[in-house]
Amino acid sequence: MSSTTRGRIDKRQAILDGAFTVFARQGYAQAGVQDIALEAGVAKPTVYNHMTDKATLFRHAVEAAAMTALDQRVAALAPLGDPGDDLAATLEGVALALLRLHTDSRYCALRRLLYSEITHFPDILDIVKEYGLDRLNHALADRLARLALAGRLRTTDPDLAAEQFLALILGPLEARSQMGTRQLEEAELATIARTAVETFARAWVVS
Amino acid sequence: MSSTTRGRIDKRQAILDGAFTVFARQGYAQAGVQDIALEAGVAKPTVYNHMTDKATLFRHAVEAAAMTALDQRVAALAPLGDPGDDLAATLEGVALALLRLHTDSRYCALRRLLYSEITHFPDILDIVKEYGLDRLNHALADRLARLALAGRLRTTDPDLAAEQFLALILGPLEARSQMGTRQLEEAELATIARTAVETFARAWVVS
Amino acid sequence: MSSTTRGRIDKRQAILDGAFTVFARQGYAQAGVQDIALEAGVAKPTVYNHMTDKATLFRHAVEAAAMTALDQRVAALAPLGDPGDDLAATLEGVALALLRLHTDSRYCALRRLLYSEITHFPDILDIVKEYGLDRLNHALADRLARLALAGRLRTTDPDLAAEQFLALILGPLEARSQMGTRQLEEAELATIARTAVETFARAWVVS
Amino acid sequence: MSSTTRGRIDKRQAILDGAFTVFARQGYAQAGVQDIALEAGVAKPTVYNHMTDKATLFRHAVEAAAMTALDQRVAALAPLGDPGDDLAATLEGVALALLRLHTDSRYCALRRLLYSEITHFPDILDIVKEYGLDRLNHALADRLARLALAGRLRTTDPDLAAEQFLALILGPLEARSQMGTRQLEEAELATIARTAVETFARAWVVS
DNA sequence: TATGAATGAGCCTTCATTCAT
DNA sequence: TATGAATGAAGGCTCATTCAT
Repeated sequence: MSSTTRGRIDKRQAILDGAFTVFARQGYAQAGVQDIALEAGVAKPTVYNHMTDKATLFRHAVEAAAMTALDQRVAALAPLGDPGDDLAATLEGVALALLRLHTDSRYCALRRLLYSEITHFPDILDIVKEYGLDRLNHALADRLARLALAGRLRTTDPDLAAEQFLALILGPLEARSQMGTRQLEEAELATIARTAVETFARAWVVS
Repeated sequence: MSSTTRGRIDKRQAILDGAFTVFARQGYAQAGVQDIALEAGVAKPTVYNHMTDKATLFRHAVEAAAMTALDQRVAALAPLGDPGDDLAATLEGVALALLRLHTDSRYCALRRLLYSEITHFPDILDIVKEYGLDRLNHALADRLARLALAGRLRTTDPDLAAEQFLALILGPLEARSQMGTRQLEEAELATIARTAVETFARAWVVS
Repeated sequence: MSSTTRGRIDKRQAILDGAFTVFARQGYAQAGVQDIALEAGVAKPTVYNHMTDKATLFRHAVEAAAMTALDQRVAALAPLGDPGDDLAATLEGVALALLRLHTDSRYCALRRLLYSEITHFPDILDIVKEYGLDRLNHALADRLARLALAGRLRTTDPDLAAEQFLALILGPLEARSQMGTRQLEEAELATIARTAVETFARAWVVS
Repeated sequence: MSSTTRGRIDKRQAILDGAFTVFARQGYAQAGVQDIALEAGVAKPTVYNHMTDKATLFRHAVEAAAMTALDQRVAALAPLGDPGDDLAATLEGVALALLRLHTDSRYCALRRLLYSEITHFPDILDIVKEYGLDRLNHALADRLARLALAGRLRTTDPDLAAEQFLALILGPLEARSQMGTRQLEEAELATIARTAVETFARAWVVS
């Protein structure tokens, strides 16, 4: 890979990163391409050399962010592959990991962007379907299905179980963090995780 | 109250309504004051005669919408004041009512607006605190506390119970409605309500 | 007519005039709407309040200029309505008047504009047909036809006669004025008029 | 001449040709150097390696086009060197040849370009003086002078005669072709030639 | 030499806001 | 009070031109 190619790729990445940063900070309409260029350390036309449009730039930036966000969250489910004896504790650990990821400011910004622009960018729905909560739900349901086969969970409906697990941790998070504006303390996150797993366990875990 | 005053008030209301409609449709930045004036059936300067700013207009429009939204949702909790014998059924009814309210397109638009502009309008936080989920949580917790006193629920923590109740119905709603873009069928809402109450009951209802 | 209406009309006229001036000086593409606004003594958005587009502005400005240009030139034909005894002298007078009009710098600019932009603004052709040389030819042919009926000209083809009359005065003008860049002295104009009429007379005038 | 030199010259010619093509199609300002490079089959910086400027490129392209245009038109005068018995017929032939050259689309485009940019490129005047109508007039006047010496034309003023000859053929052409936008049929060109020569003959030819 | 990539400057257009009536 | 008209400021996008290879 020649150094020029590297440079070009680097610049493209810098533009995408800068774009997300600025979009996250200012919203789509309020963000200026000028600002993005500045943030990325390039000149304005360079942005247009890589992306045809402000809209296209937005889509790509958001897609990239959504991708990495999904990857991280799916990775956080790993412990469920080898739960050990204390299933509740494992669930709590996973819940806490997810909570931490969901309080990341970049992720909060991503959610805000998706919410605000989903009406103007219909094709953002594709991104949501591809890298959104649904996908995490699926991955989690897979893990839970295995646990059900292993006799550790009620066997009925892993998709529903996953949905409720996520709802029980993310719902309170949303409410308490004031739509992502307040940073929650680690202790509070732990409380959310614990109470969520408690309720989840009563409904789904085989004791 | 003289007729001119009446007319003035009517006009103010028309402006606020039109503003919310347009903001909901286009977002804060993309909405033009011109559009709002058109929607309200007045001339542009008239808008400025009533509201100093586009920002102020936004705040007032959003606040009004949030107020009525909260009122409706609190009203939906009424059946819990007289639950009858089948508590689960009552909870399910309330859940369903809340789900219906939360699929209303104006309410979805309100949420979108709050999400997108919360970073630019710090004082929107006040609106959220005053008329947001917290308030509904409180109201619901009050009801649950009474049920706990009446021995129908575990007595520990009504706030937590309310939080989880709401999480169990709104979380899945969010996920399945694709951030409010898809309209869910009544049957699916009923399913969400039933499964949510089932899990909630296992954790909190005294059988 | 209220003073405000007057003011609006004045401003519109000022914009059209300014637009033509600037377009004439710089050409369509090189002319900035900014410059036009400055020339008209208004702010840039005011221009857009009156004309939707830079292109529309151009069309209207050009059309107005073409209209007045045609009016002036047709008016210059008036003496042919009452030629008197010395027809050649009358023709020379008309020729000279037309030559003077055609050396007007605004008219030269108009021709330049029409030439340069006719490929980009296909509907400019309509303006040319409506207010261009054809029209002058027609009007002149009418006059010549009457003279023919009166036995002062050969009767064959007034349209052709008009065409050649105009060609004999405008052709040399074009050539000698270096495409309108050089201002010709009155004496030279007179020479052109005289020689043109001489040749024209040999072919068409009944001696 | 080495092959690389050949290639270089070829490339230069390709650039000049492409430039004229694009300038003719889009006008000076609307033509992009990018477009020109594309048309010439080279990369954009290559254009700058051969020509310092867009302006310089324009001047050279226009000059080349004007040169070949003048050559063709002067060549069309050749029959006047040996007019034969029927001078009128010879004149008509020359007139027709000139008319055909003047309806060529590249030549029309050249005229359009000269007209539009003559105000912005003062040195284009030099091109006009060097290769423009004046030169054709001169060449034609030379031929006519010889004919005058030979007693076939009135002897007074060959320059004027040439001027009127050209005016009588080019003026009607301009008018009828709607500034070069309409293609005239061969028959109409012949009519123009015939009527022009008729009138010219009455004034200048010794019968 | 020829080119892919980058840039500084500029332009058309829009919008929130204010005057004058 | 309500409105037609005007404006200052800003933003998206393009282009001629130049590096660096």
